[in-house]
Amino acid sequence: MSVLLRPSFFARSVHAVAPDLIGATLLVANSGGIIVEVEAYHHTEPAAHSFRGRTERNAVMFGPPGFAYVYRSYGIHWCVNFVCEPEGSASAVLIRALKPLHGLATMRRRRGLADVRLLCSGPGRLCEALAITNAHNGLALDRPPFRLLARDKEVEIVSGPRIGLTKAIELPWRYGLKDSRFLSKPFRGESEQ
DNA sequence: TGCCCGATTAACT
DNA sequence: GTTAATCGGGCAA
Repeated sequence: MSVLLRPSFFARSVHAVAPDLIGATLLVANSGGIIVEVEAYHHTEPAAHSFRGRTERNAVMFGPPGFAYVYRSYGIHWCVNFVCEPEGSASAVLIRALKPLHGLATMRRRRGLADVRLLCSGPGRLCEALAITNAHNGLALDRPPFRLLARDKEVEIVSGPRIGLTKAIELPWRYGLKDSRFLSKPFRGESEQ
């Protein structure tokens, strides 16, 4: 039995929300799966898009929690974040990998014959599989086409440094489902939640 | 205005 | 292991 995540779920510190998203189910229309990897970003830290203040691109991060912030990465890929904390704090959780469960045929077609293991294992891959684009930027996470279901059992969570950064690389703000085959990269060491 | 770099990925050697 | 694809933001001039 699955419980829909309410906006109040996101009205907390990004450091509480990020690990709580591991094991939750993300659906966009009829495609999606279980979240197995996320990263937390906070505006007080230089790797965050919001660190240098509000711009046209990151404006959603400065709004209320419970909305999607979608940005273009390297000019090529889309990446999706969930905005956290009270309005104006400018923090968000980057969704980095899913275990594909729903709409597999549709996601395979969008990704072009991808091996299920690579279908949603990375922030750009997952957005391509779920057809998330800038059209989803600023949409509420508790309304269609989004559907977010809380995890219904306990999970083992590991954490470690975030991926692909040159700034604030020491912060262990990447969270994952322990031993998942669908992580974008394995976690080293075994730091538990 | 122009230049450099990035919360990435796939296709190379 | 390296590199190209491609574009918004930050910063120097």
